[in-house]
Amino acid sequence: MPASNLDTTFAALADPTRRAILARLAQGEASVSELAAPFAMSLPAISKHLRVLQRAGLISRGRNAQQRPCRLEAAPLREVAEFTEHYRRFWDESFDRLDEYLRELQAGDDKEPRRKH
Amino acid sequence: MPASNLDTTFAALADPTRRAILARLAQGEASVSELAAPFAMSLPAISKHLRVLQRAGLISRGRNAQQRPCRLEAAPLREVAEFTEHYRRFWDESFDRLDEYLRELQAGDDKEPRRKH
DNA sequence: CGCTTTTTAAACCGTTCGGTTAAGAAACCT
DNA sequence: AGGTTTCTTAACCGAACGGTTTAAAAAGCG
Repeated sequence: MPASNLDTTFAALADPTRRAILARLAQGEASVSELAAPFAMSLPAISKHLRVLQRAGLISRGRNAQQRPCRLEAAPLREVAEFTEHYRRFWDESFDRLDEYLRELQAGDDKEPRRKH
Repeated sequence: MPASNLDTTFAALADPTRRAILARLAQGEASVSELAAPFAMSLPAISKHLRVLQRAGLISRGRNAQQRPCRLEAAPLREVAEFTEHYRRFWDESFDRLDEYLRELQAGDDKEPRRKH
């Protein structure tokens, strides 16, 4: 069963190292060694993470002498955003319920008590 | 090291069966058997998927006689949406690279037929 | 050409994942 | 009580994951 693009995108995003790499790339291109520097793991491990990100379409790679600079490609994240949008009304709803609950809790000791309705 | 919220949320969303379950729950509560009906897999497999979704905070469960009805809990999806928002400017900026990505996607879909969406 | 730098490939290892089957619980119904 | 329905647990299996170490490839430089 071939993985859909959302499958591979979500799977790629499920690792904190890979999300940190994306966050770093949001500030500009970087080489593999630059990307690896903040992490306490071997270079091959980072190389594997980069391959996962690339196969998910989240980064692209160039050539600059021995370096293989990485660049952020955000298109799959747009699909993720569209996925979550389908559920927005549900967390809006629960926020409303939470908001109402918190207002009830604070109704007693609030300086400006807000009555419901 | 405990997995962060985003870790478990993204990991839960990386499976198409689990995303389909969430889509179903967006239309209202459902029992385990009802959720299992569309899938060609055993009930224990669905039960495991539900446990993954629950541990990710994406569903909650109640009791109704023998049934354990599932309900969508969208709060983690809000965190996912916030995550992607940090990258919105990158897909807003470059439509040319989006085109390139989509063309790559099309090219790679020879043996994996494009799923819905 | 050798030598260094940067990155990847290969092989391996333990854990997790996604599924199965078979058995156990828990609540309902006569 | 016994039986049925609904769901979960337990044990197992193969494949994928995330890391390691070692070795090799590719490009620049003396």
